[in-house]
This record gives sequence, C-alpha cells and structure tokens, in this order.
Amino acid sequence: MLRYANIIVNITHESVDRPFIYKIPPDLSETITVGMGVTVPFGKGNRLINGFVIELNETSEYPEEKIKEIAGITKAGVGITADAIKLAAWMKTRYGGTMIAALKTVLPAKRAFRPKEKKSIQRLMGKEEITTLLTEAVNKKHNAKVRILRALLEEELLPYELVAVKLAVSKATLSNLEKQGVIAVETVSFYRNPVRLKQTKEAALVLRQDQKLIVDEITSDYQSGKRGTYLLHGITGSGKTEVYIHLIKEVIAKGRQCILLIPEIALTYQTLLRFYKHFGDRVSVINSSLSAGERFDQCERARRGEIDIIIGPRSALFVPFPDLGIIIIDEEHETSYKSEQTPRYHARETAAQIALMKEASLVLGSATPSLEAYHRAMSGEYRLFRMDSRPGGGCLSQVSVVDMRKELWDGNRGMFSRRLQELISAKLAAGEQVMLFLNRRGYSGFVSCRSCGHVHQCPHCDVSLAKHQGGRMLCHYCGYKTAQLLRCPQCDSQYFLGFKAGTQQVVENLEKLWPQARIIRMDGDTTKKKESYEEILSVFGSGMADILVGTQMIVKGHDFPNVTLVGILAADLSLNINDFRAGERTFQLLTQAAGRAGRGTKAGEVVIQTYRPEHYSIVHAANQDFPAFFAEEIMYRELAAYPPVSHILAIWLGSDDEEKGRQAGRELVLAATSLIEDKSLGIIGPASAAIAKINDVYRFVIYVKHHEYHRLIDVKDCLESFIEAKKKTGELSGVTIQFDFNT
DNA sequence: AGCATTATGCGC
DNA sequence: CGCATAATGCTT
Repeated sequence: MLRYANIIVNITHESVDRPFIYKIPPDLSETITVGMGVTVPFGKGNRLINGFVIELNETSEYPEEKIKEIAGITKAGVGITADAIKLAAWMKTRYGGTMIAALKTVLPAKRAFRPKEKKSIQRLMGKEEITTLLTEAVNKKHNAKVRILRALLEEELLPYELVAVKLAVSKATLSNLEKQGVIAVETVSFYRNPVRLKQTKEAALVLRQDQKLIVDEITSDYQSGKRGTYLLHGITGSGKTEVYIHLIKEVIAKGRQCILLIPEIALTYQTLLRFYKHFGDRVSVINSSLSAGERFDQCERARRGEIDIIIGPRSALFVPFPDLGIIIIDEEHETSYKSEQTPRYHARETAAQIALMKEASLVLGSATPSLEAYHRAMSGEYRLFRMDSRPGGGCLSQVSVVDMRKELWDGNRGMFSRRLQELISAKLAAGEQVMLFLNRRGYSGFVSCRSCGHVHQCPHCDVSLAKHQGGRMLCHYCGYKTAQLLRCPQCDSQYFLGFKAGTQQVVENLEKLWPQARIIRMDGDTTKKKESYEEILSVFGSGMADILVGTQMIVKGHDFPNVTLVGILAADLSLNINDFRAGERTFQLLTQAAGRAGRGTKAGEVVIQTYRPEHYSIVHAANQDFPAFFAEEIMYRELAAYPPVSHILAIWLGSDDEEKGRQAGRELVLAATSLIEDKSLGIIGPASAAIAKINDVYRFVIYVKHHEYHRLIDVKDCLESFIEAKKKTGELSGVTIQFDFNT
C-alpha cells in the first residue's frame, strides 16, 4: 500500500529544493500517481501551495508525527509523465537551478482547459411528421417553432449556434421539442486546432539521388533498431525539407510520432502549408502566438494520438507523444535553441537526451552547422550527410569582397563602395531587386581604424574593448582598462573612431544617390508589431519596392526570386562582439545573407564590404566553403580551449554592493581552486560582466574551462554546496549566483 | 517564498 | 528596560 508521496514544492529557492514527504489521504490513494500536481500545507502557517508528486512510497524515514497530509489534487489538473520527471532531473544536474524550475520547463502546458464543445441539433422524426408539426405551429402562431421546423426540413443536422443566434430560438423551445422527441441536442467535445488550412494534397515527392541516399541510410539504420544522430549539411535551397518529410513518413508508418523544431521566426504560413500538404490534420503547431487553451489542446491531441507531428520552437520538445520516433531540428545552429531562463537548456542537447530515453532518432539540419554539431560529426559521433546541389537550377551567387580601407584611401568616404554603387545602378536599371544587409549585431561601441582596420583590443583576452563614458576603454572579459586613443596605434591615422551606422542612415544615403528608387527599411524599430514583419516582406516580395534595407531579420527564410544583388555593408561588425563565437556568427550571417541572392532563374551577385577582408570568416564565407571555415575556427577553439573542443562554465555573480560581489567572486575562485584539485582546470576571473551593472546590481563573472563537461558539473555541484554552507554562516548574503554552461 | 523566531539598535 | 526593525531559520 502506497501511503507516502515525495513532493517537490512550487517555490523556486535552493533551500527548499528537495522532496518533502506527505501522507496520502485514503480518498486519494486510488487516484494519485507520480507526476500529478497536488496542493499541500507547507510551513508554520500551513499555507496551501502547489507541488508535484515525484515518487510514491510504502514507508518513510521521517518521524511519522511530523508528516502532514496532502490537501488535494491541483485544480489546474496538469501533470507530468514519469519520463518527463526523469528528463527534468537530467536538466537540473546538467544545467543547474532548482528541481521545480526544471519540472516547470518540461511541463508542456501550464494548466488544463475544458475541451471546446460543439453543440448541434439533430432531427429525429421523418419529414412528413415535421410537416404536420409545422402546419400546427403556423396555426398556433408559434413563430420560433416555425423557424426551426422549417430549417429542419432542409437539413437533418443544424449547428446549435445557427439555431440559437440566427433563428433566435430560445432554450425553452428547444428543450420542449427535445422532450417531445422531435429533436436531440448533441454535444461533441473537440480540441482546438490552430491550423486553419484547406485540405490540399501535394503529389508524392520524388527525391533526387542524393536525397534518397540519405533517407535510405537513415531508415535502414532505423529498421535495424539503430538510433543515431544525423547532421544534414545542406546549402540553402538544397531540399532538406523533402528529406525531413520522407523520414517522418517512415516513422509514422511504424506507428510512432515526430517533433520538428524550427526557429520561431521561421514558422511561417509557407512552412506549415508545406507539411500540411503531406500530413493534413495529422500535423499541428505549437508556438508563442497560441492561447494557453490552444497550447493545452495541442498537447492533448498529441497525448491521445490525434496527431503525428508537432512543429514548434524549442519548447515543442516537451509535447507528450505516446511513442516518439524521431526529432528533427532544422537550422540547428540558431541561437534561439538555447533557453535564456534557468534551466538554461540547449534544445540540441536536450533533444539528444530525449531521443536516448525514448529510443528515437535525432536529425539536425543546417546550411551552416554549429561548431558543436560539426565537431561531433567529424569525430564520428554524428553521421554527416552533405547536400551540395540546388535543384531547379538556382545557381550559386557570384561573391566579391570589397576592402573598405582601399575605398577610403581612394577618397571614397561613403558607406557604399564603388563596386556596390555600380551594381545597384545596374540592377535598378534592369528592374531587379536589391537587398542591403547591415550587420548590426555586436555593435557595442568598439573602436576601429577606418584606415587600416585595426581594432582596439584587450592585450589579455583577444576581444575588442568597449568604449565607455568618459573615453575609457574596457575589456568585458578581464576588466582591463585603458584610455581611448585618438590616433590608431598601428598606422597613426586620425580616423580611429567608434563605429556607428543605422539602417536609417543607410536609407538616407540611398535616397541621395538614387532618388528614384523605392526603398523600404526593416529593423527592430519598424517591426515592433508582429504582423509588420510579414507585411514588409510581402510588400517587397510583390515588387512594390526596389531596395530592402535591414538587419539580421532579412536574412532568414523567404525567397525573393527577383533579388539579384545582396550587399553586406559592414561584414566585420559582428566580428567585434566580445564572444568567442563571433567568427562563427559572422560566417553564418554572411553565408545566409549571400544565400538570399539568385534564388530565381537569374544569377545573383553578392558584395561583401569589410575592413578586414583577410579575416578567415569573411574569406571562407565569400568562397562559400564551410569545411575550410570549420578547420580554421576549430583550431582557434582548440588553442583557446573554447567549446566544442573544451567546455566553459560561466558563474555569474550579482550584488548591490560592488565590493561584496567582487569579494564573493574571489572566494569562489579560491574555493574552486582548492576544492577541486585538478590542475587541468582553467579558471579566469572574477571580472566585471559585459554589462557591469543592471538595475543597480553589480555583476561579475568567472569562467571555468575544462575539456570534460562532467568535470565542470562536478565544479558546479561542489561550488553549490560551498555556497550553501557559506550562506548558513551568512557570509554570502546579498549575493546571487547563477551557473551557465558553454555560453 | 513566507512566516516565526531571535538578534540588534536605540530611545530612555 | 522596552519597543522597534533587521537578520536568521525552517518548512515533510
């Protein structure tokens, strides 16, 4: 007899981050299960709070008289599966944070909703009898009755809403007719379906030879019971989606289900339509624009086997399918796959864990794979497939790199190089379209030389210094400070300035040079509203503008066949973020921007403007050569002991008191050094965080590097108990500490 | 987290 | 000493 339940209480605090034992009241002993949400009395005042049952037991270690009883089952009525609890436990150990935070993360819907009901009215009698009743009603001037009986002569089944609203028939009249056995009111409950598309079928896909090979290899693995991770490295437009569709069909044929992750921004009407054409109502979506009720309903549909495929962002991983067979992550390199809240899980890693638990396969797809995924593919952990050809003849673009330093030497101080100006004029004359991409990511006040391209860097960290108030230059990694230089230390040029350029400025310059051109702008300012994003793109797509100027967001998705020129105005901007992934980000952005040109029948051209034409990210992006980029980037990561070769644990400290925070940082570094007797551990810090003060809280960061991830988990666990002990003696009060892996 | 208990500060 | 708030402790 199970008499006790271990419960994780809904309080996000380390001091109560452990199971509490409660008695199961007799009236609940039959219903209660692991994963269920319950309310329990907690603390001195016995205030009622929510929690989750994570274990049921026959006996307990705890003194009997101190054990309270469960008050009841949560009204919200959502529970977690046993598998999801295991996943949450994995998340907690891997990413830190509390168990309750992990449980809430794997919970696919926050609360339950009643299913929507659809009422209809059914005629139970023959037409002749209805006609008799009708004449009777006409005579008696029962007008409402007349209206409904007339309608029933036409149709045997009427929607309730039509009768109640349009025909204005009262409930009393209806129940009267029901009593007489004329009609029956039927109630059918159903789950909301956010997909509103007409049933259109697409002919079965015929795969190209290279696509077929991939599908065959993966499915033959699958048939033989082998579950692997596969990386599809396919250039934009090489047909990865067809491969996904075929793989999903195979998995569904086995009676299992599929989760397809995509970056939120890519979940457009077109993407969904594509899958709908093959899978009809068996596919659904889950994303942030759904209401809580719709969200819950998609989970219910999945749980009950009403759908086979769910498409959504990273949280779609937690949709409770009965027998998940495959997880596909499209655009695997996207940063949105990492959560910003604790537990800071990565969808790629979490998907791998789910796949392991559910015996499912994992497929990753990208035109510019993450260093993590490609590294694993190279080491044989993932199976790598390449897709190099573009079907339908869309040819690769002609890419040219323009050295903006040369432009300056030749007297061109504008933002457009001569080459770009020539091409824009030519394309406008030919009635073709142009996209200008302004790489604004990482614009955080770095200072660079317009003449030689030299960037003011930290001597210890190999990152650019950030310009602060009062002309001081600061390193965000180690705290190194220096005065801002007025002349370039390398070439003594006086054009040693902070970099500033917005899309608005670009538009103004364009208008001066090409007053006749129709220009639209898209960036964070112009797309505050959700719809305007699609709106601007559709205006441009329909040819109502000649030039589209924008930031990151214009490079994702969307094919514009009439775009034959893509200009990247300042390719190196993203090289200067204080982040070891700067090179990777730049390569991805450039490759994707370049992929926007020449998607139609006409050949495309790409102009990359840069102050650092020799930088490997730019050189390899221009050559559209990922393997070469990877080879060079991975060397740099190896040298500096960065992921994926090594791993980094970031420890974030926050305090109202600057000195207190810094001191706490020093203590943690000391603790890490002495507690973990591992000489291969690299510890950096404490240093002021990139944003040194937020909301009057001073922030510091410590980086711990090690080539084995699990050693870093040990470090985290060790430091957590160290912190716990220190907090007991009150030494670390007023300091918050957070862990983050591989950021 | 939130409540209760205990410690501390400062009036006199 | 007595009242006030601040810090600390504990929850099954």
